[in-house]
Amino acid sequence: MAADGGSGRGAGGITIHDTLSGKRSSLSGQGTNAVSIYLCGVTVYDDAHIGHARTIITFDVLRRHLEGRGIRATMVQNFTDVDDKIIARARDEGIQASELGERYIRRYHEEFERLNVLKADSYPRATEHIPDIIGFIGDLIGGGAAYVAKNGVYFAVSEFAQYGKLSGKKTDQLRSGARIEVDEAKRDPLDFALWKFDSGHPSWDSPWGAGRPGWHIECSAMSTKYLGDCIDIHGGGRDLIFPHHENEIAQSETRTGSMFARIWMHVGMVTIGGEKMSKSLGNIRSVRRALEDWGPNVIRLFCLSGHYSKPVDYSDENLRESLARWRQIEACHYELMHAARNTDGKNGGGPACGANIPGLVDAGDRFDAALDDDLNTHLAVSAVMDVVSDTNALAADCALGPGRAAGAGAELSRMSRILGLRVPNVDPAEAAAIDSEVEARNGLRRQGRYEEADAARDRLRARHVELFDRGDKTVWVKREKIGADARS
RNA sequence: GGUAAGGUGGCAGAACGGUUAUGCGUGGGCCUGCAAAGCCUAUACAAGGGGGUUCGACUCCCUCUCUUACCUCCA
Repeated sequence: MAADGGSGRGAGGITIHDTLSGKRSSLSGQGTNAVSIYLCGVTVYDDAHIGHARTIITFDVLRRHLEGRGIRATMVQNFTDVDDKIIARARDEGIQASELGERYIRRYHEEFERLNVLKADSYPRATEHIPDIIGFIGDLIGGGAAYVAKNGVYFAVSEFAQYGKLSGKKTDQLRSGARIEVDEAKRDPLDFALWKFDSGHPSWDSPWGAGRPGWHIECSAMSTKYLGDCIDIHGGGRDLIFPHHENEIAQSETRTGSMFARIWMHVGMVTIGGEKMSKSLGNIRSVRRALEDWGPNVIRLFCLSGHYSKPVDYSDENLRESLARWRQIEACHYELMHAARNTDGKNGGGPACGANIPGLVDAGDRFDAALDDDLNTHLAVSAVMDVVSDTNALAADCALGPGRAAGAGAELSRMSRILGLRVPNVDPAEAAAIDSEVEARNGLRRQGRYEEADAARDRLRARHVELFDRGDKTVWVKREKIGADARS
């Protein structure tokens, strides 16, 4: 069946770049209102870093946008909890591999909840799907595409004629490269392990001998179990294209004889000074640390600042730009809040109609269109900033009344929800306390007691409350605490 | 060496065969009791080099060059 006739961009059509075909592929062109997504998650032997966060936040926004368009997205994200590095690290710490995995899974959930990432529908773990994995391997052996050797069960790459189609590599080129460690028992240096024989811990019985699964097989087995033989979108970082995703295709398509994923979506690397963040370079920035330094909203804006497929540099300058944006969005949120309760109608009231903010409807449309167009988050953020700066400008002119505020507020919160941005709540008691201090200060100002009024302003500022004086009225903003702000 | 993705103003970054976003930074001005926020304005008509197609290219084609990633575990 031909994917599309080339139009592919009708009203409401969402397109995503597919690594395999090298082209945009239409999602809603398939006439579907439900989409399945499988995202390769993390190996749980250490804390998650910003690179993981970028991939996961990208898919989080994709999912929120699909749902905003009325498309139900089912998302499955795995945890790789059996692996050589996990075993080595657990041995170093003198604990069980399962205990180590448990710890980092718990920490993962804490951190990504703070990043306001929606929960996946399920988080399958390799160790909880050993029977599925064994069944999958059994099918491959039965079909003649896998064989038992001295050290394990291997997939025979020669049995899958299309091997290399995702990464654009040719098998003979890969063989001539021959950097792969030579296992004499393998028929072909390209063959990869489905099952590794090992009687140590952890290990499971299998028809071929005790051991543990190889890395690639878990994703094939688990995605098939939860999402079926063919998933709509399979994603991960660009560094997974080869060999991980290439091998998944080989396993899955050999088993079923049909297409494994309609769209392969890959997220670019996060770099430090232009180099990939990686263990070996020792330039890892953990999510935990980034949350302390910048908080969830700035991290999200940073991760969404460029196109997802391109690299993005984790530099102070880039983070500061995201921070500046966040401060404007935050201020806008409070302007709208104050305007909404300002019911005397003096400040430019009017009906609750979005058109009252110049360009508001247009900005909403541009926001949606940008995300439809291969998830162009940069342009989507620009549309948000247009609404924010228009709103803030009207507020500064005392022209933002309750009607306009309601229109802009609804649109801004819709867009914020899709991007996963969230102004921290201020509890009503604190808000009331701030109101009365602000009122007291304005009393002092009216009497010309400016030194006392400035002292009151300083006291509020120490609690991260900033004031904007508008004639006889004052708007206050409770600033999110950003660690990096403290160190100039 | 092979494969892939890229080279746009001080920085970040889009779109588009003709009209060059937007944000940040920086300078100047306005507003303010002073600030903050906001506004105006300047920096800015920028596209790695060279060919080609075209009436016209940042945008399409070729070539060279440079960068990054992958080819071993990696989001």
